Amino acid sequence: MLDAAVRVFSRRGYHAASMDDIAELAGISKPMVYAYLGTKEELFVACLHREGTRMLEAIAGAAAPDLPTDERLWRGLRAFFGFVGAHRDGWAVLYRQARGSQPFAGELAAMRTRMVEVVAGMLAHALRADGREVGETDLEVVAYALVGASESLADWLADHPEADPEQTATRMMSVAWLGAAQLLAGTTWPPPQV
Amino acid sequence: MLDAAVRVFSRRGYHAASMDDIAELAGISKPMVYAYLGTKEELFVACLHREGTRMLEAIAGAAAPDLPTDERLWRGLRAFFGFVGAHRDGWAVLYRQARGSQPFAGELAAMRTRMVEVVAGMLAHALRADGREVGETDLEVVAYALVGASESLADWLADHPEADPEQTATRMMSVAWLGAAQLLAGTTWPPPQV
DNA sequence: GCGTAACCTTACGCACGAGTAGGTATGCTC
DNA sequence: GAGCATACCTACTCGTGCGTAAGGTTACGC
Repeated sequence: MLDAAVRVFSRRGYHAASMDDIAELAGISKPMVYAYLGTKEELFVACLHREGTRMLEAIAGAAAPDLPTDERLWRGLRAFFGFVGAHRDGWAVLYRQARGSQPFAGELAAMRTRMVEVVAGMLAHALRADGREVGETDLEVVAYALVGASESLADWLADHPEADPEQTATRMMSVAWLGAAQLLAGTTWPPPQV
Repeated sequence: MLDAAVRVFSRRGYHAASMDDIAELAGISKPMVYAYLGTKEELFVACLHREGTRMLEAIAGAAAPDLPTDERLWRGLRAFFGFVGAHRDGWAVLYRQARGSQPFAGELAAMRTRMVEVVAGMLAHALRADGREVGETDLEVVAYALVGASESLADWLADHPEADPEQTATRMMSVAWLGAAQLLAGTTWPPPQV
């Protein structure tokens, strides 16, 4: 039921998607959509929530907190790209539509913030284990960069159906963990399972 | 004249912005907007073009092709974040509004592709100078990651008026060039001018 | 002083889409 | 089999906002 809404929203965008379109694709009539799911805005928020929750759970389930940092990063990335590869429509709704649309910016921003916090917390944990300290803002900004890079690659993945999510995760891990200089120097990041 | 349109589009979003709003802020009446700039869609594309051209020129002007790779990256990043810091409205229009809106996805995608190509070309050049070869897709994907990370930090910068573009560029350079592992190990990237 | 032309405004037509009122069929109770 | 409820659809109202047609104002030529 929500699946039809996600499909339509992902293809046409929030504003261009009409409730008639959604009702038609779902195989029911418009008043039914209103009866079951409320207004258009509530419907979109419901889509956002479902897809967002699924994604966060997929990632959180994969990256257990007691693993070493690089392993957590790798598993989180793999889960993330795996999700995007398997739910391209959901990703498009979550990321491409909700941006900028004022009513939903908050919803998305909150989710994004949670992801950034998780990444920042991971880095902070690794640093403290090492006995070092670093500015909170620095950590936050680095986490933003990592999340942004992942989102960008997710977009790339969504537009390239032939691409392999696993390999995309490997590439992201390489650039995030090693940095461009190391990559240019020939160092490669060894994935746990080749 | 276009400035008013950029302001309104950046604050209210493409769909929510009415031509009446734009005309009012510009201090003229609606038919004049149509006389000078055509339909709403053409107007938005015009905004997109102007801001996009300005940004690309700012970056291209800063990162001369004959510099070493790390210096080009650094100067390009500095120009990019400087632009975003100085034209936050323009950035919001370019990036936050155009995403997802089908009619303009092409315009933005083309610009983004150009930036990715520039970064990929830069990396390829450095690799060839080193006598090494690497898959074209790999380069493209790494470039996507770097561009995405920069965009994410640009968003962060746009939302934090107190933040310093220069310092943001430094942070981006650190994570892109050194990678998270190096950062955690305590290595820092030395900016040319402290 | 009067026509005229450039320029601008007010006020409207029109389409589109969100949300709803009223009507119809199907199954359940007595 | 009559009465009722549930589930659903067709057809409508209403607001909103793009794009434009008709009318006013100022400056200049004659």
